[in-house]
Amino acid sequence: MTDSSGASAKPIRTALSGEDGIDLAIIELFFFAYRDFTSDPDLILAKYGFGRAHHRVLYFVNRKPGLTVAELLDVLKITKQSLARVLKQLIDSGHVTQVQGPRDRRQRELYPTARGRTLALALARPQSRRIRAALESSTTTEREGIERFLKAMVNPELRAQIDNLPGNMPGEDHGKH
Amino acid sequence: MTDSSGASAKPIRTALSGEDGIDLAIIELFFFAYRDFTSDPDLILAKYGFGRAHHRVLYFVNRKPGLTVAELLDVLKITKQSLARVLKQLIDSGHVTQVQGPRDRRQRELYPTARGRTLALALARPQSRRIRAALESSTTTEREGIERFLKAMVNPELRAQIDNLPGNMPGEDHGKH
DNA sequence: AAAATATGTCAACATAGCTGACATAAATTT
DNA sequence: AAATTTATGTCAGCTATGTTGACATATTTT
Repeated sequence: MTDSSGASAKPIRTALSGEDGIDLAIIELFFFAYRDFTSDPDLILAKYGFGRAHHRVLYFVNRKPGLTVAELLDVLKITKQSLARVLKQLIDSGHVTQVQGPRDRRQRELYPTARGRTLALALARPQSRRIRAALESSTTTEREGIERFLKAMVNPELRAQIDNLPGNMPGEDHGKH
Repeated sequence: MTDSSGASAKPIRTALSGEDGIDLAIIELFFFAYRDFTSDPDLILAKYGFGRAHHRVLYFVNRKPGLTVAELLDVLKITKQSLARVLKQLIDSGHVTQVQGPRDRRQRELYPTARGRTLALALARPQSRRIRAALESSTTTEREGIERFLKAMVNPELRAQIDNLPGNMPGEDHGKH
């Protein structure tokens, strides 16, 4: 009986740890760090009946005012039906406005309202505070190392999306070779 | 008419950017980096009909074999009802086994099976590969800076959870003051 | 005039979280 | 010994956020 179907099987009692050449330290730090990083804005969003989906939309609309629905779908990597729901709520609540595209009148340019800008800032503030605290004892060089690392964790094809946001330097590779 | 009810409002055309003293660079790098970091295992999990929830359970069961249901709930910060579903599937598929607790027979100790260990490794491999590539041109000091940063991003109360995992140094604070 | 594009919308579905209520067995306290 | 607390499981129903597929509309491009 090799028991391929499931049921019970011998328990492995040894812990998975670094020996397998796997960087568990950073894998789990990333998990915990991201979880807490998102928990700050979650508390604020709950007051508005919003979730993380709303946060992401609001963030990018503020970060690149006037982006079209198609562009937004491209950054978020979700379907238009998913976006439709949260976007409608953000428009109805007066956080985002649509403006007909000037060249192509089929396009809807998305802009934050004053209210939307205020909320976006309120959401970013605790995250930024957490980052500042975490970098407190870091040198400028260390900060550069952290930024380079995070950027290198992103799929190369998608790095352009980051560079295309206002105020970001286009692709400095920082590679040493 | 102050239009507190929503409808339309003046669009803000200026982009949200660093001036507000907010660290947008790292906020968005973190978002994109984590998104791509989780996309690697997602592809593998899909083949088994599993999702991220299964991944997290499988990960920690492998990382700390013999942990109880209560301990697992504590790391994952979800409800037992949420856990029940995914755990049942992992047990039925023969990736995880339960063993009655030796001291307290109410407790169920959770262990990976050989199959569960194999899958956990398969999931960790691409993530570790991505990390290795991202650290490729980093010095040991830079890596330390990155680890310290990620750890500092975690809520202090929860840092103990990380330290309690096998092979992790207990709370080196690394602070300079 | 026809085709392609940008967007919206309807309907149905899946996953993974949640709350609340109740059940059971085992351990602990009184 | 009885009562209580604890560890876990389970039923039922709800919500948020994602998915697919099909179809509608206005507009631009060919």
